[in-house]
Amino acid sequence: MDYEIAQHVAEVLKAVAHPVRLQIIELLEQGEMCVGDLVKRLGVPQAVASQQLGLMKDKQVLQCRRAGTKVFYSIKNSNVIKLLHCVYHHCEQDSS
Amino acid sequence: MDYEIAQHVAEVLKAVAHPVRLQIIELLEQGEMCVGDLVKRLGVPQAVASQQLGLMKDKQVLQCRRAGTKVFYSIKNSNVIKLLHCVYHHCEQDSS
DNA sequence: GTGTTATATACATATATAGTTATATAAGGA
DNA sequence: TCCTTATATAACTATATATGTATATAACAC
Repeated sequence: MDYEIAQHVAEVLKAVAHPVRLQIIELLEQGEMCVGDLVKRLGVPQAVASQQLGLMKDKQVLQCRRAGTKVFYSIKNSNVIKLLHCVYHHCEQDSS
Repeated sequence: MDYEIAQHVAEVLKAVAHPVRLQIIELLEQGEMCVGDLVKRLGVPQAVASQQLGLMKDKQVLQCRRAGTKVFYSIKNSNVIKLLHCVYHHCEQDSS
């Protein structure tokens, strides 16, 4: 793996390596959800949710569509789900 | 997934989300390697390699043993390998 | 002990990320 | 138009991470 590829991989990992972002992805696994509902489920300030959603959208992890005043986010790159399932597995066996 | 678990998962992901660290893990997939050899293969300053190795050791990703003046590092948590294979797969299909 | 090789750490600086508060924008209804 | 709801952005502070240079430590040979 050359350095440039490693950089790209690192970007993908960093895009999800944050507790709120992980929780967002888990919620969106079940399908799209609007920002307001995500905020309620996450229990974080609206600005925090919006910032993290925007970040993951920029990095092509999520996509969104507007419906009236609401914006619905969903997972764009479904491989992140597979990736996270691997991580969950990793953590189950990891008592550290 | 509650916040504390998400924090732990995020820690694991952050531990590998760095180009040099990813390259180190890939090299160590084939077995243990001493710092000097890693430095040669990576083409980074010795201090950089040592810092990244120490970081991953602290986070339980790697382990090391000393043999004389050399220190051999190896992968402690083999799940990171599975994890990275998922990421590689993710990136192959991801043209972003 | 000294010298040499191998590795780790300290320190400084630059950059990135996180979190808070306030404000701006976008869309729809009265 | 004005008001309300929903979401995004800006500005700021705090903290974390990254990188380079220099130095310290550890183990061994002599």
